Amino acid sequence: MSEGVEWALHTCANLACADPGEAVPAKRLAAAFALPTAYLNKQLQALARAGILTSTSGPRGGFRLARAPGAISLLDVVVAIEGAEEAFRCASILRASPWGREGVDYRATCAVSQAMRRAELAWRRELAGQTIADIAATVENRHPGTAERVGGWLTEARG
Amino acid sequence: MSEGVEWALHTCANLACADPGEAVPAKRLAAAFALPTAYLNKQLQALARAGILTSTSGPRGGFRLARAPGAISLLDVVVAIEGAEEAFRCASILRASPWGREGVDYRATCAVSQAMRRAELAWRRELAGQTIADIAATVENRHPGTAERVGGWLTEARG
DNA sequence: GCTAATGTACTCGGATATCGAATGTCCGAGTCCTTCTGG
DNA sequence: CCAGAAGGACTCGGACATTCGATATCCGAGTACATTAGC
Repeated sequence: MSEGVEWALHTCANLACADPGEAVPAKRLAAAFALPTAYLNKQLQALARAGILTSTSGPRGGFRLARAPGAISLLDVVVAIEGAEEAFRCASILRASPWGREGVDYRATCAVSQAMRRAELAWRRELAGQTIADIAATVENRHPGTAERVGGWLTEARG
Repeated sequence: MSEGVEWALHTCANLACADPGEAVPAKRLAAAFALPTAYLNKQLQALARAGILTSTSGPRGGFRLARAPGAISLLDVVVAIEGAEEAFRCASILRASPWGREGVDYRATCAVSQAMRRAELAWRRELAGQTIADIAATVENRHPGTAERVGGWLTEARG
């Protein structure tokens, strides 16, 4: 799995702590984890295209969450970065077998494909059940005051 | 996910239909799905290293299942090909943050890492619950006689 | 003093290199069968 | 006719190219603010 997924999840969690009225530049978001700014920017663009973030150009511009943290599931973020197609993609190799038929959609009927799809659905269901708000709540519960501190750090040192 | 996983799963399912006393060469296994022989051989070697298959050199040599199909889970096959490390690997980027501590194992405590790990465990649990025998049984149930036919095809045209 | 236009700095956005891993291919090591020769 | 040895063919096993996507970087487009000139 792409490393950008981890960056995106942590960055979204950070943005959940920031003031919704203030946009945070990619430069600042990258500095939070000592990440390369330009590449993180690329991931943020993907999140923006997916409708998870909104972007603003110019001075006092940057990124902010497009909707409430509780309405952003981990699956949303993963799909935005990794793409919608499932990890195991059936190539229908059964069709090339001597006992394979032509007019059959092996992607749907092949037993192997079905088993893998079932596993992947379990994975997606687990991810869809967790939101950015849940992550933030867990952290806040373990280390009270973190959200306040992070939110302040993200918007400090602003012209 | 690597395409070799699909090849490995289908090939194991085929071997489950073959006579356990007869080894099937990689060439024949590849011909079953019109796959490149040399590359499939590479995957079969990985399965042999993982203890899923046993290999025999020389004439009348080839591969066969190392244990009963019911004792080979889909997870075993996937791990043999893809490797044991999980798809989402926490890089502990929290350590680089201004509020990060040095002596903390973020791979275990980070909320993001935990959430992703939980999803991946669900995926693995689903894969571990299905065996090659289950796949073979499903196919045989839908298309009776397939196992017999496949098994015969694999060992026919043998000196 | 107020307004409007202009310049400037800051930010996103996409186009452009670089690197590693998956993909694909090849030849050598080992083994078993067959065959031939000698008794 | 039988036994043993040598040859050959078949198969796995790992070493060697190639292609594709993830990684990393840079420069241009657009915007808001500050400044300045004019009324």
